[in-house]
Amino acid sequence: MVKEVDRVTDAASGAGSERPARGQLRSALIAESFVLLSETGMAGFSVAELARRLGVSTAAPYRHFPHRDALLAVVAAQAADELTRSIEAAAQAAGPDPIDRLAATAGAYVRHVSDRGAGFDVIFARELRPLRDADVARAGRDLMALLLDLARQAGHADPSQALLLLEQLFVLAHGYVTLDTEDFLTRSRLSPEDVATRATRAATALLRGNVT
Amino acid sequence: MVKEVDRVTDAASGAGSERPARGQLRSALIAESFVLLSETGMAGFSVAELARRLGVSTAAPYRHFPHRDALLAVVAAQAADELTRSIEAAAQAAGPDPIDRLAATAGAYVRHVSDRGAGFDVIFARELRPLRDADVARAGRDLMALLLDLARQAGHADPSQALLLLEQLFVLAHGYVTLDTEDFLTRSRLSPEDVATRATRAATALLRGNVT
DNA sequence: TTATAAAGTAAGAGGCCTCTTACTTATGGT
DNA sequence: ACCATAAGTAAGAGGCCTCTTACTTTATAA
Repeated sequence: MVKEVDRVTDAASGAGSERPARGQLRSALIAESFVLLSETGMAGFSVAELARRLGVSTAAPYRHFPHRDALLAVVAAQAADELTRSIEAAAQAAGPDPIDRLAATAGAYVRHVSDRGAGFDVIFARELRPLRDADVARAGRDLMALLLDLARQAGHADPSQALLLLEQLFVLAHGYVTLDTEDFLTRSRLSPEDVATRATRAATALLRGNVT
Repeated sequence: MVKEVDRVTDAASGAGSERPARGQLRSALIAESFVLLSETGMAGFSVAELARRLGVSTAAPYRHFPHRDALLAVVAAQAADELTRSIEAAAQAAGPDPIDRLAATAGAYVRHVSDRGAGFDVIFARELRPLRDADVARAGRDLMALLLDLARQAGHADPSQALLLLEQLFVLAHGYVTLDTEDFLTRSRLSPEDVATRATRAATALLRGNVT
């Protein structure tokens, strides 16, 4: 009979996989992409699976994105932006010691990616390279400027040396994320907070070792 | 008549290695797996592609392995064994300083995986867990004993602390490998030697920072 | 109220994969 | 020389994927 009652008219209901209201599929796809990525990584990402989780047909996503990679590119741009903000905030929140600040940026990277599922692997994925737009590039430049400045404050005035330091730092951070999502660090995945803590500690050691 | 000439030409024009002599397919599959893994990583690994490269039908591999994962499991066991040997040799070859020796083990991991394509991701792949045999377990135990001993010599007597140190070290090493194979460190992949050098330098810094 | 455009669906083509079945071919022991 | 057997092949079932086409539903503005 009357079933208009179950029209919830939700604006931004829980990030869960409830079927989005008509017209809200585009943003729901992006949101669910983060969930799927955090569960399976890039390997398990598929538009069909996304559609299934949102309770729409597998053709529906193609009303909003011309192809799979176009969706992933939007996700990558948003991930780059989020990450930049998280890292900036962490640098601000950390104490004044430049080493602490840099270590906090690595920890923030790990915490954020562990939580959201999209890190360097998505942002710089090979197949997305042709689609990479100004958003990602700008977020990348902003982030790099911030990090180089922090490295300079930590005593690495030479930019090429600073770049190597940052490389070490984010290789370490990325390593923590990937090995954690593959259950290599422990029997099951650590919480984002726990893996971030380990990464921050390691980053601090790495930075101290470099200063000498 | 002309047939034999055709066959030779066809085999030689195959995109991959030379077609193995009859009866040599099993070992050829294993060898080619390392090549394929080093080119594409686990994501691009497929039995069909292997068969194509070796110029045999896609059914042929199933004469030698009951299923894809059984082949991968053999590759993983061999990779674990090779890696253990490489790392042991590097520890021997390095100078007497325990920090140098530990850093050399991380560098050896990176060099070897960068060259051969099979590292922790293959050895500890989730889907291979049910098939993991005694070989991998033994190689893993031997390696861990060696590393713990090196860590003890480097001043980390407490085994649980030593484990954390080793975790940091191999997370860093694994990070270098994965980010290099995804062309993140530079525009194109570094040579195994170059990426190993960078990793060794980073490992040394990490270890120095921990000792303090 | 109704026309229109946007949003979603059903069905399917075509790709690549794993693995099976039934067949053919080559080799080595007798 | 023969033939049992191991090794390889052709063909295809069945799965999951991306993306297309033609259709239906729904919201909204005239």
